[in-house]
Formats: sequence, C-alpha cells, structure tokens
Amino acid sequence: MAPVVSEDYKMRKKQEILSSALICFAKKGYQQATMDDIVEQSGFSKGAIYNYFRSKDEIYFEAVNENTSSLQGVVKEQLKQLPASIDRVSFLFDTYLSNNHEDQTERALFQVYYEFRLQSSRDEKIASFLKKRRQDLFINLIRDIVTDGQSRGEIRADLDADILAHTFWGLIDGASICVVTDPDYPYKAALTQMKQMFLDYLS
Amino acid sequence: MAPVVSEDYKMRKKQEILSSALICFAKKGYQQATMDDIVEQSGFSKGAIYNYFRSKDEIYFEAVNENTSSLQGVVKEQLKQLPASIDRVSFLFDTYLSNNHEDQTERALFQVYYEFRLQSSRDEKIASFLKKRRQDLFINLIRDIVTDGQSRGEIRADLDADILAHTFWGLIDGASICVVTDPDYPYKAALTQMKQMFLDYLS
Amino acid sequence: MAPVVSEDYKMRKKQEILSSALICFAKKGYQQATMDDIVEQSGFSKGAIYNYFRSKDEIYFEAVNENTSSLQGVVKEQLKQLPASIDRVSFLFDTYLSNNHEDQTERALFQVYYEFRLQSSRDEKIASFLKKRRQDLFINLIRDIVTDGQSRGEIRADLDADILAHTFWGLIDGASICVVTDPDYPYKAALTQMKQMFLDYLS
Amino acid sequence: MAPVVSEDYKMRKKQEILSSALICFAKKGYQQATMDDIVEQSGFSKGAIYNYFRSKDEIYFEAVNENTSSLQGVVKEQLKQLPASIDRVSFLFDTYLSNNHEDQTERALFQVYYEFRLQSSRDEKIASFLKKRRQDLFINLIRDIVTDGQSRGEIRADLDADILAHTFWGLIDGASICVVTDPDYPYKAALTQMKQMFLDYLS
DNA sequence: GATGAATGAGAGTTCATTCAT
DNA sequence: GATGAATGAACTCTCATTCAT
Repeated sequence: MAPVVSEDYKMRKKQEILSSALICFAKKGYQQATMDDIVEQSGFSKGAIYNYFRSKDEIYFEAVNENTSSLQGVVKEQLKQLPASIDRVSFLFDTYLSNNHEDQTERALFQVYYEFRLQSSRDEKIASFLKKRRQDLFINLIRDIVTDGQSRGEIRADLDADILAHTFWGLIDGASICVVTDPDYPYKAALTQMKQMFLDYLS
Repeated sequence: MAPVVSEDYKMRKKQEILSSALICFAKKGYQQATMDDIVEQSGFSKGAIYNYFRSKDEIYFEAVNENTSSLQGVVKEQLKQLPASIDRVSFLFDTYLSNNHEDQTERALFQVYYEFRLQSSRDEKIASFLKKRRQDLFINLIRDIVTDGQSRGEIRADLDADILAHTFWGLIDGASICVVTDPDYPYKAALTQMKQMFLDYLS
Repeated sequence: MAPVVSEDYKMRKKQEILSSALICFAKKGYQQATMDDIVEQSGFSKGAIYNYFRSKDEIYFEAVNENTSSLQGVVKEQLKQLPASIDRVSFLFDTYLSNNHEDQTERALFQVYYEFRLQSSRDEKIASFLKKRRQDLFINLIRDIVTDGQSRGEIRADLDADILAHTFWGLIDGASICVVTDPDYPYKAALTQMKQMFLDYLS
Repeated sequence: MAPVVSEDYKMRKKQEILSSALICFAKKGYQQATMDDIVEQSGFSKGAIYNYFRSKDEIYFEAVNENTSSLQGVVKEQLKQLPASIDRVSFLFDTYLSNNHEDQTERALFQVYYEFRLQSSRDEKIASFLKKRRQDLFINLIRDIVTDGQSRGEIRADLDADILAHTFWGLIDGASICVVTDPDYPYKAALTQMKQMFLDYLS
C-alpha cells in the first residue's frame, strides 16, 4: 500500500521535532532534557515522536548534526568566488566572526555541539562519525586551500598543510568554547587577533 | 576529647574519593556516572562517601577543581625565575605542551573539566565560580605579563593586554578541546604553531 | 484530539489509589508506609501512581481529606430538616454516635486523620489548611446553630456561641481520640454522657 | 568489679539524654528526628547514647513516659487534702486548666504524647503499656473519687463510675488534642465549660 | 568507656520506552 | 496513525546501628 503521507511531509515533521529537541537539549543538556520536555516543546505526542525516531539518543544525534552538511555547501560555494588562498582563509575567519553569540539560539547550538563532541570519547559511534566528518568537511577544506596557496607561492612552503588545518580549527574551537562558556568573552576581538596572527604566520 | 581520626586522615579519604570520582566522571560523564560507580571505584561504602560530601554535585565540583589552585602556585613560582615577558609566555605554552594527553588520567581531567565548563551556562553557581577563577588566576596572569612586557618595550604597545590574555587562553582551550575530543589531534604540533604565531604577534 | 481515557476514568483511578494509600497509612502510619506498600496495596505500578500524584505527601493530604467536604454537604442537608436548635445539636451527636469504630476502615480513617492533625504543628501548609477548614465547616456550623437557638430562646443567652462550638468539637475529638487509641474505650456510653451534659448545659 | 560510675550518675545521664530526645521528638516527630539530632541536642556522642539505650525506639518509649508516674504522685498527694469528691474533680480540672499551652516545651510534650498514643494501635507493646497505665493511674483515680462521692451522696447514684471516668478523660483529651493541634484553640474557656458541664452532671 | 566513621538496606522519585485503545 | 497511561529499573540520598580505635 502506498504511504498515506508523503515522504516530504514526514521530513518536515522530523525537522520540527529535531529543532524542538535541539532547544530542549540547549536549555537543559542532553541528559537533563526529558522526552516530556520535547513533547511539550514540539507539540507532538510521545507516540508520534517514537514513530519518527527510535530513541532519544537518535534524536540527539540527528538534532546536533542536521545542519552541518548543508551549511558547508553554502560556504564552499562562496569560497569558489575567491581566487587568493589568503582571502579564502580570511573569509572563513570572517564567517565565524559574523556568528552572533549573543543570540540565544546560536549560542545554544554551539553549546550542544561541544557537549556532543565531548561525548565522543565514550561513544565509538559518535567518535568515528565526528572524526570522519571533521576530516572530510573541515580539515581537508583548509588543507586544500593551504596546499593550493603554497603551490602558488602565497603561503610559506615550509609549513605542513595538515597541521595548519588542525591549528586553524583549534583557533576556531578555542574562541567558540570560550564564548560559549563565558558570555562576556571578547569573542570578536580575540578571534580577530587570532585571524591576524594566523594570516601573518602563513606568509 | 581528641578526635578518633586525624584531620589529615580525613583529608586523605576525601582525596581518595575525589580521584575515584574523577575517574568515574571521565569514564561516563557526570550524569551517567552513578554514586554506585563511585562506590565501586573507590571501595568506600555509600554512607562513607556521604559522610565526606553532601551530594554528588559537591563531589563533582570538588573533583574538577581540586588541583587548579595548587598547580597555579607552582607555575607562578617558576614564572618569577624568568625575567623576560616573552620567555614567560613561552614558558606557559611549554607547560601546556608538556601535558601528556595520552595519559588516561590527564585526558580524563581535561575532559571532565570542559564538561564542567559547559555546564556553566545552565548553572549560575558554576558560572560565577569559573568566571571569577578564570579572571583571577588566568586572565590577570597573562595581562600582567603583557603589561609588564609592554612597559619594558618587549611587547608591542598597541595591543590590548586584556584581549591578548583572552586570545592566549583561547588558543590553549582550542588545542585542549581538540585533543580531548580527538585522540589523534596533533596537539603538540598545533600548539607549537600557535605558540609561534602568538610570540611573533607580540613583537 | 479527544483524550484516550475520560476524566471520569482518571478520577476513579485516583480514588482507588487514595483508598489503598489510606489503608497503608492506617496500617503503618504516614512515615512508615512506603510507596512500595501503596504499590502493592493498590496494584498500580509506581510510575502510574506518580502520574496521578506529585508526591507521597500529596497522596497523604488528599487521602486524609477527600471525604470531608462531601460528608459535610450530606449532614448540612439533614440539619435543615430539623427546626429546633437542640435537635440539631442532638442530631450531630447522634451522627458521631453512629460511627462504628469496630469497622477497620472507619477506625483507620480516624487514626490517619488525627495523625495528620498532629502534623499541623510542624507543617504550616497543613496547619493553615486545617484551621481554615475547621473554622468554615465545623466551628461556624455549631456557632450558627447556637446563635439561632439563642435568638429563639431555646439556648441560654449568656453562653458564648463561639466558645460553645469549640467545646462541642472538643467533646467529639476527645471521644474519638480515646476510641482510636484504645479499642476498648466505651465510646458510645461516654459520648452519650457528653451529649447529655452538653444539652443540659445549653438550656 | 564495682561499677566505676555510680548508678545515680548513670540515671542523671539518662535523664539528660531523654529530655534532649524529647525536645527532638517534639520538634520533628519521632520518625523525622534522627539520632544525629539527639546527639547534637544532648551533646552526647552516638556511642554514649547507645550505651544507655538499646535503640531509638527505647529512647522514645522512655522519653514520652518518664514523667507521668512522678507527676501522678504529686497530684494524688494534693487530692488527699480535699475531702469532697466534687472538689477533687474540680481540682483535677483545675490542674489541667493551669497547663500553659503557650509554653513551647509544654505543648511539645503533649504533642509527642498524643503521637505516641496513636502509635499504640500498631504496636502491641505500646498498646498494652498505655492501657494498663491508663487504667491504673487515670481511670481508677476518677472511678474511686466518683464511687466515694456516690457513697456519700455527693454524686448521683445512677451514674456508672467507670463510664464517668472514661468520659472525664475524654474531656481532658479532647481539650488537649484541640489546643495541641490549633494554637488558637480557646483551651481555658472550653475546658472551663467542660468542667461546669461535668460538675453539673454529677449532682 | 567513649568516640564517630563506616555500613548498606531501603527510602522517594524519575523517565525512556511501550502498547492498548 | 496517533495517543498518553502505564511500566519498573535505576537513580540519589538517608540514617539506625555497629565497632575498630
């Protein structure tokens, strides 16, 4: 029998649940947020939620990771417009500089994301998922830019592109974790200094 | 009448419980680690633990924070030996470079510490405690070194000492959170690059 | 969407739990009766009980007080049939005289009720609840009858209606507490004497 | 070997513990008062207390009942001075009328006593102890006065002395339980009315 | 004798998940 | 498909009692 509701309809419902769940996880943390919280926040019944997801765990996984890939696509598209490697790196810093951590929702997303990452040391599934994604989407992105820049003489040739990529994301993670854990952290000023250091260092 | 057991005895018991608890928190996270886990890990009875601590929460708080102040004392002592500001900053980087994140206990402490910090956005008590401590022990430390270096012409005068301090700890936090969430993170190489960048930037 | 079970269904479930709880409280006292006792007595699961009540305390409160108001309604209805004040007072005595303290359930209710009242000195919530209810339902009832009787010359005018009301309930409480704490107390005989004394005293 | 400390010394220590315990039981109730409370209140160590009493239960039993017998002696002595039965009954009422229920300690003693009595339905040991004591010290006291008064023509001969005794103590218990559970109960006024009724009824 | 640290069974409560309706 | 009442294992914390010192 053909499904009574379209796949698209189901997808939208899932999205609704996921974004409600994300709000709950942000507000209370994964453990403290209850299915009842998600029920209340989403307006769905408990049974309905369990029709879409097998467990709270699965909701967590999907809620935290639903946006990453699509965001990446947008950024990559914009990077293509920039010919110089330095400009590309600069653009990536600017992308993070434009994050508004005074916005509750945005802060919350970051917080949940870092909590999720800290889980990785206890959950092989999370660990391998994050590791693969980090390599594919984040490390390779910078490494390619750097390698490209080195081949064009824009960037010092004596630097290891891979290490530089890890350093770059270390800076981003550093500024992010600080602002998430301290609302008064001078995120923009500090990240701007990091950008300046990093760009100076490249050439 | 004299107490049956000495204060020192009680202190040692507390330490034992705290380090057992830290292992549990590292293994499972604060929420997932149960008092029964701590009972099993420590060899104490449940009641005994509650003789020393009022709640699991209190154990968490103390387990995470027990070493910070004393460690600080040691570091500050060593800093006094170094006259040049640049050398002092360099020394601080080296301190973190010497952390061995392949050691289970050391990784565990970092992991639990970052989880604790992420709690701060939901727990005003943790937030204000961490904020005060970060300012007193960490931010002021760097700011004073920088201000000193600026007055002696070692460090560029156009840099804001406070922002620099926040940037410095952003780098440390960045490298730390990365290595905690990914055992393959090239911690030493990346932090060495950060150190280089930072020192270049200062002068 | 309509609820899966009716409000009436839920009401009946609550009643079932409350009467099971009352049996437990009577058997062991509030503190000694455990939620597991109530689980066993009622046949409900622990979770189910907590779906209907927030705490053991709430169950206690409602179990002790569920019948009072409705009983009062019945009694007041019957009082209206009696024109003479003396007859009304007499009827109230008779109501208590007809209590069968050899019946387990009835004894249990009284016992739990007096324990509850004794809690009031330690629990402001219980105290104010009981005080208000005693005034509204019990004291005023007698005072109005007495005042009425005085205006019609049935009852001595020199007596303070309010004090008389407190005296009346003192007699009832006295006979009740005695029979609850001693199954051999000659409840009917003693209360009959009290009735006689009281009625003699009125006129 | 002769005891190192005198029996009298031990008695005094026991008294100290008992009166501290009574304060605790009054403040929190038997179940809620902990041995640690009694330790704190009495200044004795836990081990010391367990040297004098076998269990918390035993402390409760003795604390509640320690004063009754000696008080009875005093009252009986005074009754001997009064020749008329009516005067004797009147004196007993006056004894209770002179209780100051605004005094915390006195109220507390009554409260603990009534709580203890309510336990009797669950504890055969308490039940039989109270029953015997009530008969020996309280019921017989009144019955003898009444019988005496009847033989001398002071008191109506058609009244059952035993029932009258139970009625008398019902009045006392009624006024007492009311004032214990409601600090605003007009104890003196109500008990005075009860006295009047009772005395009128006797003759 | 005196002490109070240690014990551990047992308390009230929570909550992810299920499944009869 | 949708609902939310029901489940019960698992949680944190308590406290009367013991016993090594």
